[in-house]
Amino acid sequence: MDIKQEFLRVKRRLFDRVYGERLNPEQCRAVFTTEGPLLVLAGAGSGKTTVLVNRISYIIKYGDAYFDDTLPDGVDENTVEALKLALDMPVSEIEEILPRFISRPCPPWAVLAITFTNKAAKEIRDRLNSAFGDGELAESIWAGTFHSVCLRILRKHCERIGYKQGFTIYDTDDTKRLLLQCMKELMIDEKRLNPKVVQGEISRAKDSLIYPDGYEITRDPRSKDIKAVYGLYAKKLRENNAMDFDDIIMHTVSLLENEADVREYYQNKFRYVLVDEYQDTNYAQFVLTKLIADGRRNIMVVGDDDQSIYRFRGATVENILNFDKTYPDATVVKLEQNYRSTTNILSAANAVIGNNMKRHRKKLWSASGDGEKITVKEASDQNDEGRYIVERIVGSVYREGRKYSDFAVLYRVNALGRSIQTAFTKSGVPYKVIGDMGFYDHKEVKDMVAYLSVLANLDDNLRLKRIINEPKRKIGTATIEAVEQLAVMNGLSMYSVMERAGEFPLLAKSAERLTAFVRLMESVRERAKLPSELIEEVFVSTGYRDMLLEEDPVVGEGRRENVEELISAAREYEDKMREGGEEPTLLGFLEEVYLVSDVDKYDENADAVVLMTVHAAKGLEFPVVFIAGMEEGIFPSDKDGESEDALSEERRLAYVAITRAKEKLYISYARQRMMYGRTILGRPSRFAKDEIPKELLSVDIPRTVPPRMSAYGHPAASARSTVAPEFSREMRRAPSVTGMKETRTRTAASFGVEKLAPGTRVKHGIFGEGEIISSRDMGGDVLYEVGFDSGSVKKLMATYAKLEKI
DNA sequence: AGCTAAAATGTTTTT
DNA sequence: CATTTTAGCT
Repeated sequence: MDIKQEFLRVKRRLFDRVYGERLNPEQCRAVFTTEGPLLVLAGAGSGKTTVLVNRISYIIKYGDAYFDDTLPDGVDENTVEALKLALDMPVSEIEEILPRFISRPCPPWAVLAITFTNKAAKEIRDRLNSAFGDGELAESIWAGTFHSVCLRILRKHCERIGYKQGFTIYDTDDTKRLLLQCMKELMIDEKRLNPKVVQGEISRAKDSLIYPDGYEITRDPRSKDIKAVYGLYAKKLRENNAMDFDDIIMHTVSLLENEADVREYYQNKFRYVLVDEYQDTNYAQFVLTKLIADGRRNIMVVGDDDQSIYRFRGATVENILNFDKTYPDATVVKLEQNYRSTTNILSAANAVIGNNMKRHRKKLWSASGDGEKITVKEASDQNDEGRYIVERIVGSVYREGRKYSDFAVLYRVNALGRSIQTAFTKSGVPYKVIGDMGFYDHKEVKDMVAYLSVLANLDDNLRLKRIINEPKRKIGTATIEAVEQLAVMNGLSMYSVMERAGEFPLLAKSAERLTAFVRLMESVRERAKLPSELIEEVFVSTGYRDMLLEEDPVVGEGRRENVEELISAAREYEDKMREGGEEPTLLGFLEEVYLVSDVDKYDENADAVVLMTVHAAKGLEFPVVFIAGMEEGIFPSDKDGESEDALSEERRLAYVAITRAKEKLYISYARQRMMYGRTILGRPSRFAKDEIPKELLSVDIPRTVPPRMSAYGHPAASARSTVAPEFSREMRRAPSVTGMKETRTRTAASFGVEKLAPGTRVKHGIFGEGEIISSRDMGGDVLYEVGFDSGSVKKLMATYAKLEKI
């Protein structure tokens, strides 16, 4: 008997048993193939994260053991016999034995996992944490977004590329301000050249690693100006010791390209590189991962070309489509079994995406049953749509015992979220909106952050200008301009000019006020160290708080609360760092502010319906999903032209939206919609109307009388025409059982709601206790007017509000 | 300098 | 429509 062959055979069978218990054969292959380039085409819901986590923990525990075909020292016949016995043992025992025969585990710090969101990175760390029961181990893995990983590298080596420690990150808003400044300086009329175009062009250039010098002047006369702006903008960023989002990637690439020792250090350090959501990487990110992984060539990328939805941000699907050309020796694994959705939902998704050309052919399948049909709802307008969604959710919570957190409402554009929010607010159903205006967008929060930025980076002229006269310190535009000019002339930062204001005759009149500001900043710095203390100190000693309280007491109070929230966010950050055994720093906190998005903070445990864009929903899943605003022109959007590429991207977006649903999917559209102050007529989206097979759909009967005019301007046969004319006659006769029943039985009585008389004391989940002022029957429901003890009076629908008699 | 009131302007999607 | 920018006034 050949001991070596026998050992290898038994070893693999043992691994197959351990991992086969929780993974399918393809997933196992993705886990075990650690050496060399690996492309994992992971369809929606195919257990991608599970594979990533298992692969990392496999690597840390066993290195490349599965495909390692050497015989470890000390393995003899007895060992092989012992291992054979282990084959029949429970998996947990095999897992205990296995490491003893494995010679090459991999230290966790040698693993780099790049994810798309901080949330995904955190999930990986958490799951590794519970797998190993060792927080430190999970922490020493580098897991994060492209931006956070790059930032970590840049903080260490930024001097090499001409940046000072403590450099600032500029968000889109800062970028815009700075660009406008550049254009003004170059005397480029923003009427003639839209700053947004410039911003987009520069961003795309950076995504493609094109520097100002290399920016090509084309026949387009604007390109000359854009190049000039780009050059000045880049110069100003450096002067301010600041980077925009794109710089974070671009500068890391140039660091690694130009500094051989740094490059080699990381190439050596990272034995295994894993990249999630590879279909959404841009050229710069492609180069970056290639650079880092070129040392060991152990690069694994996971993605789904059908879910590439960030073209507008420079993502190129080609990265994933051509992976096997970049790495000809790449192993390709396809994950096509979906563990998330019912067959009906998957069939719809497959049908829609099937209309796209240019993709890796694959077909998702699911072992779960057909499930419910997809419900399509034609609403008369956006309010009707909102009410419908709320009503369905409430009904489902009552009848099926679902939790609010089981539901998600997705839409193409944030603007659509407003009308839906209104419906939720009226009903009292708890909900959470992800994205749109985050609280970091509030002026007072931005101001506080600007103060912190200046404290961390005195070269940051942009942010300095933001706060120099906020609150008012009698430093006017004339003075600021003078300081700015002196700074340019003397090669100094504005801050240092202000520090020495007395030396400049030009500033004679304002010198006292300028140095007072500098003294103020210095005193803040002396008195506080931690981010939370710094904010508190800034808030009080700059007089910002008093300013807020002096203005509108209601508005001011809200703003003060926002600042308080920022302070507690800082405290949270500090606690988190201390827990991880790290030192909380101002820079660290600022990074968090800029890089941690709203979705990252989404908490699936809070019992609330979640509202967000389809983009934000990527990577998430929900038992019940509503896709709202499924209208031509909105979804698919016509904002980016009607080109095939644009439409394909919209279709992928629809695919992402559909595949978020596990059990039940609703699609709704409004016949007319108020947007930007005018009413527009809508037609159902082709994705719903033409591309999803009819047999998967059930069309819902409108709950309200449709408006006199149909979408096409024909008089609708109002009362009788209860079904969208766009859907086939045959379907009208046979609406799904659920569709019929739910609509018909939706009365107050069926929800077990009794009509409460005025004067009754009631309790509400959110508003607290109060007294019923009036009650009125409304379409099988009861509308109450309730005066709450807090002093507010609300109008509430009985079925929605869940009032409790007390 | 700083306020108010009128006018303009814009809304994909995001790290 | 809603917010932001600007002009004009004090």
